[in-house]
Amino acid sequence: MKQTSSTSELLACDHEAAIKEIDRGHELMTQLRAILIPLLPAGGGLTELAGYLVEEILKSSTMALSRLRDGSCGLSASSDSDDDRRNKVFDGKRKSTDERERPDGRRRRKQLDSWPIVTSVPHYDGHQWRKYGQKTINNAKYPRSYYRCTNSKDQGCQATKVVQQEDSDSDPPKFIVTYSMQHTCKNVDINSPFVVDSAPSSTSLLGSESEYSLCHQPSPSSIVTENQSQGNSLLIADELPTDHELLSGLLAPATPIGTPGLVDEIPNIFSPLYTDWGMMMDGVELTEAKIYEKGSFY
DNA sequence: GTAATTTGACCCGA
DNA sequence: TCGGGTCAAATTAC
Repeated sequence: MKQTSSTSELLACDHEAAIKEIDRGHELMTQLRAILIPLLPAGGGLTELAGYLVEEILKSSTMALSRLRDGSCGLSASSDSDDDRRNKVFDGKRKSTDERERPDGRRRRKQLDSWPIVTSVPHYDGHQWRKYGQKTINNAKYPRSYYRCTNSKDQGCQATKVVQQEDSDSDPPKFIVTYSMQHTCKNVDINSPFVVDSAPSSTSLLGSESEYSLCHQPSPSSIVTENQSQGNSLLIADELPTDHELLSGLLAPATPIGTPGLVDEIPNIFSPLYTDWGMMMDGVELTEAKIYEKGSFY
């Protein structure tokens, strides 16, 4: 039988198909979560359970995708874990500067403990981020933006993320978000609202960009915007779409969305159970629609 | 005045 | 040597 000769091809094909399917499932689950969570009663155990289950599903799919893309599912010649690979790099002749003191006090390059995800909503991740740099990348159509947790100073949280829009002009645009280091900061107000920050194009020489993010706010008065200096509009929780609007997809991009007062209806999904919410909070088609109208992403 | 963003410079690592 | 990650002064917004 000729099946032996094509076995590897079939496996590779299945591998790609599996990635696609999991990816799609992940996107659908994020959208389902956005619809489901606001519908549940605030503060109820059911809400927490639902949120937990959704997050676990998303975490599983993220892990599965990561492993499939790494080739660590068995198809790859290497079966090293992420940590194994990191150790190979940093135990080599070149020692990571993470392990050395720097006399000038500059922050050392981080390469440990990072995990990439692909998402259409790079800032919708439940954490507050402050942009600290932007670079044009060789052979990349779009600049790369660097963010660190806003609690990096006061709480010493070392979480960072790098957002790079994919070159392909897909609709919606896809972003590779590489998170580094786990959040060690504490968000104390677990009943705080969603805050989605929308930002139109800047006049950067690097090209126009806009940003938005879903933030977990210590208090409504401490909203952090990614592009505050550009005088951007802010989408806060009470501007989030209703479930009907989410489902119908009829929201006009330039039209104010949602119903006032939704903040109070947002359930407590940011309890300590959800401290890892950051990398999980992906897309909501509705907010994307609004952003697209304002200009290019990122 | 304070806080966030921008952006050129600096530095590390491949 | 060069690409990419981070710093920090300048700028901007509130």
